[in-house]
Amino acid sequence: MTACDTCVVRNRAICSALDAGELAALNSISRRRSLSPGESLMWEGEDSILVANVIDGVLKLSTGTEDGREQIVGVVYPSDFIGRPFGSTTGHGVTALTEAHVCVFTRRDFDAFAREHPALEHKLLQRTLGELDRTRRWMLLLGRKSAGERVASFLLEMSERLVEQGCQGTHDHPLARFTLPFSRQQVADVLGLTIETVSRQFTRLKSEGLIDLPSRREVAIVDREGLVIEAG
Amino acid sequence: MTACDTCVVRNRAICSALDAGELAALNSISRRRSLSPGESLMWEGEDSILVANVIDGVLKLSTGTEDGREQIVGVVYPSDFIGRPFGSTTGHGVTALTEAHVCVFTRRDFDAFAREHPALEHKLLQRTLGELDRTRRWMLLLGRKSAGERVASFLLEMSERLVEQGCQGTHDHPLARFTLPFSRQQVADVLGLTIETVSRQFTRLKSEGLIDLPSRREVAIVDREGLVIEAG
DNA sequence: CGATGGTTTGAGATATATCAAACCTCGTGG
DNA sequence: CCACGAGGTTTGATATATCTCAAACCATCG
Repeated sequence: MTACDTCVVRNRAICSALDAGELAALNSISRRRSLSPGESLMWEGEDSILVANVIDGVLKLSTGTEDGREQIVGVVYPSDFIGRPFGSTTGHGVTALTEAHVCVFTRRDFDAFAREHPALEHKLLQRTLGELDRTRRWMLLLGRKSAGERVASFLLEMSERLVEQGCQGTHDHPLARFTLPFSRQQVADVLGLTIETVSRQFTRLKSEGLIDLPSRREVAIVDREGLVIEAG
Repeated sequence: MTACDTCVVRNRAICSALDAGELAALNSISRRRSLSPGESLMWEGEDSILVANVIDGVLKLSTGTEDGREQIVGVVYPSDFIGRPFGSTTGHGVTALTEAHVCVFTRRDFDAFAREHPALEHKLLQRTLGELDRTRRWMLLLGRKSAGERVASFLLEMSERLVEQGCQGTHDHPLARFTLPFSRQQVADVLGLTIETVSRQFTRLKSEGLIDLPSRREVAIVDREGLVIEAG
C-alpha cells in the first residue's frame, strides 16, 4: 500500500500513465509535503532542484523585476505539474496561496524516471502543451484588454478552474459561486493592474449587477452572459 | 536520399532525435511548403490539422479579439516547431513574416508517428518547456513593464534570436546589427502597445545614443549595456 | 476595545492611446 | 527621368484609462 494508492489526483495527474508496478517505483522516489499559504516551494532563478505534482490546494507561479514589481505568470491546481524538468533553472517562484499538499521529486530522480517511461513523458507533454495554450491566451489579456475586461475574464476563468474535480466525471459546470484563493493584490499581480484598479472594477461589476461580493474572498456570478460580454 | 538529408535544421529541430531509418519514415509523411510574407499556415480557432517544423524564415503566432485588436503571442525561427499536436484546435494563427520554408505534417500522421517514437516526443517536450519559459517571461513584460522597457527588451531579444545558427556551434553572440522581420505595427502587436508609442520609443532610444536606425527595418545596437538598463 | 492588515474610495498626476497631419520610401507610369 | 501615389512611419496635440498618493473604512484577533 503506497501513498499513491490513496492519492486523490491519481487518475488525473501525469501518474495516470503508469501501471501499479511503475507507480510503486515512482512512489519510492517521491515525498509528500504540506505548504501553508504564503510558503514557497521554489524561488525565481534558483537552480531547478525539485519538481512536483499538486495534490491539493492552489499555488502561484510568479516573477518580478529588480525594483519589486511582480507578475503572476501561472496558477496551478490539483493534478497540475510544477517545476522545470530537463532544465537547469526555474524562471519563476512557486508559492502556496492556500493550504496545499504536493508530491515532490528531486529533478534528478524525476528526469531519470521520466526518460525511462515514455507514457509518463507523453502525459507531461500534453499537460505542458495545454499550459502553453492557456498562457498564450493570457497574453492577449495582458497585452490588449482593458481593466474591466481583465477582471471579467479573470472571474470567468476562476469559475471554470475552481470546480472541485470529483473522481467521477462531474461534468465541469463552471461555478456560480466560489472563494477566491487570491487577495486583491494578488489578483492585481495576475492581471497586470494595481490593487486600486482591481478594487474599483470589482465594485463596478457589482453595482452593475453582474456579480455579487458576499465577503472579501467570495464571488457570486449573477449574470454570466453579461460577464462574458464584459470580458471582451 | 531524402529531403531530410540536406535539411539545414536537421541537427537542431526535433528530428535530431531520430536515426536514419526513422528519419526516412518521418520524411515519407512530410511535405515541404514555401510561404511568402503575410501568408498564413493556420488560422486561429481552426481545427488543428497541421503541424510543422520551421526550416527557414520567421513566422508569428497571433490571436485577436472580436473587435480587431491583435496580440502576437509567439515568434518562431528556424528549427522551431509549429502547431498543436494531441489537441483539437489551434488557439492562434500562424503567419509568415519573411519568406519561409516549413516541413509540414498532418496532425494525424504526426501524432501517430510521435507516439511510437519516444525520443521524438522527448525533444518536443524539451522544446515546449523552453517555449513555455520564454512565454512566461514575456508575461512580465506585458503585465508590468513600461513602453520604454518593452521596446528595449524587445530589441535585446531580437539581437539574440536572430543569430544565424550555422551548423557548427557559432557560440551565439548576440548581434550588434540586424534587420527586423517586423513592421512597426507588428512590433506594437508583440509588445501590447500602439504603433505611435513604439515609434516614439525607437526615436527616443536613438536620440539617447543607445541604438541606431540606418533604415526602417534595420537596427544597430550601439550601447548594449545601456539598453539592458533601459530594459528594466 | 483598540490595533492591525487588507480593502475601498477619493482626488490628482501621468503614461499611453487616440486622432490628425506631415513625412519618407519606393515602385509605377507618363 | 521625374511626377505621382500608396503604404508605412514619424511627429504633434489632445484625451483618457490607469496609476499614484492619501485617507477612510472594515473585518479580525488579541
